[in-house]
Amino acid sequence: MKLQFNLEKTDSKTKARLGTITYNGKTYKTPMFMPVGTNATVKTLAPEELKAMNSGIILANTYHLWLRPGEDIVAKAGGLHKFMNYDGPILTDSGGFQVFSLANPKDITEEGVTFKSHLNGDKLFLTPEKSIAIQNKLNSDIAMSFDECPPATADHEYLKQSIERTIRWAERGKKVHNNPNQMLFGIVQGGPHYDLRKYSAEETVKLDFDGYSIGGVANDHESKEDMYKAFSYSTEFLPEEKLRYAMGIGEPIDIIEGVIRGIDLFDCVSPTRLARHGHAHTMNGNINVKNQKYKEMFEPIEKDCDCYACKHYTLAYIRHLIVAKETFGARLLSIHNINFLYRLMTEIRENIEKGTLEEYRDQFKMRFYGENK
RNA sequence: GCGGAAUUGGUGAAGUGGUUAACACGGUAGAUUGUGGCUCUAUUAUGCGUGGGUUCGACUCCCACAUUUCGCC
Repeated sequence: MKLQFNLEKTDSKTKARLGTITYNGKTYKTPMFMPVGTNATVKTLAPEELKAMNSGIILANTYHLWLRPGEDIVAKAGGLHKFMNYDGPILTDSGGFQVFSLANPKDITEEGVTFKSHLNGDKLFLTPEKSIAIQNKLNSDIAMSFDECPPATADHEYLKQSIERTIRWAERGKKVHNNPNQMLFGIVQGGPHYDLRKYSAEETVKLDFDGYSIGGVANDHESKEDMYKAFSYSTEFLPEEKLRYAMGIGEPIDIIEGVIRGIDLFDCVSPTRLARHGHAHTMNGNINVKNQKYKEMFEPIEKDCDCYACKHYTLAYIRHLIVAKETFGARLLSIHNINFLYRLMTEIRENIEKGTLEEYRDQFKMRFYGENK
């Protein structure tokens, strides 16, 4: 049962799109935010808790699952869905990002990448073929091509060579991909450069993937301006009828700006990582729940939020849990933050429907970041 | 009662005459964008038990007192 995407509407004023994903008898709406569950679990949350928030696609990571427990064990379990008890769609990252955060540039060759395991220092070698083979076995619904993920600030010449190699790797991966139920996405790179994004997108599209990712964003202190350029310069050359996915993007304003530039999918560790560090998203900006001023705040994080944490618990209690390093605190904040992004996506979709997305963006910016930001 | 030792921040403590009192934990704030539940950054004692004294200068030396602690009767 391969996931299906249908483009339903394109905004007349912006490049924003409304669409639906059909999967396993259910329909999900795009633009969509996808929480990250690196080790086949969205940290601290049960699948039931995600589903209670009407979750859609969630992520898992090829690199992590390859090292532990190993793709064969997941396959023996009956694939990722059965292994982790999630019957919604699952996307796997190729491991490209992790590998490059652990490898030196000199360890990157045409054949693949040599790097050290973050678990025990073992010398490892990953290739496009290996990444796809692992993802085939994991049996996720959307697999990513194995790409090089250079920083956006890398120089033009390096980026050009890197893109050419990533395209060759995409082709190699596609050649060995053999899971008929699994989509395979190509990845567009090129930093903030128009010519490179155009080249990367056009060459990747020629290989005809099921969808396209925009990579190399939000990874190296790049400016927001450069990030948004990367969005625009990439989507301009991508086919209308296929999904577009901005990898690693999750700051609320970046999601809105991404949608405006024609992106359908976003994933980010931020809601759960921020939660573990005691931060909560609110429509009026992020708050640090650990702050002393919440010590006696016997009110929910957000009064009009319908999440489990806000319906049953107070800031004072959640603050206590976070300060005492109790995992229930991280869990409540994770629920709230993920639900916040789901609420954000709902509002975004409503405003695309109404044709008021840019006004919404301006209002949101004012409310979330304040006038000075 | 006699004798010895000790007393530095919220905590554990370093410092034995010379500018702004080390370090760690904790606290307070901040960072975190295809997740190493990791981590990083800033900040946190106008003062060294109390009161005198010596000295150009004292947490550091001297005296008294207080408190704690150990030993002896």
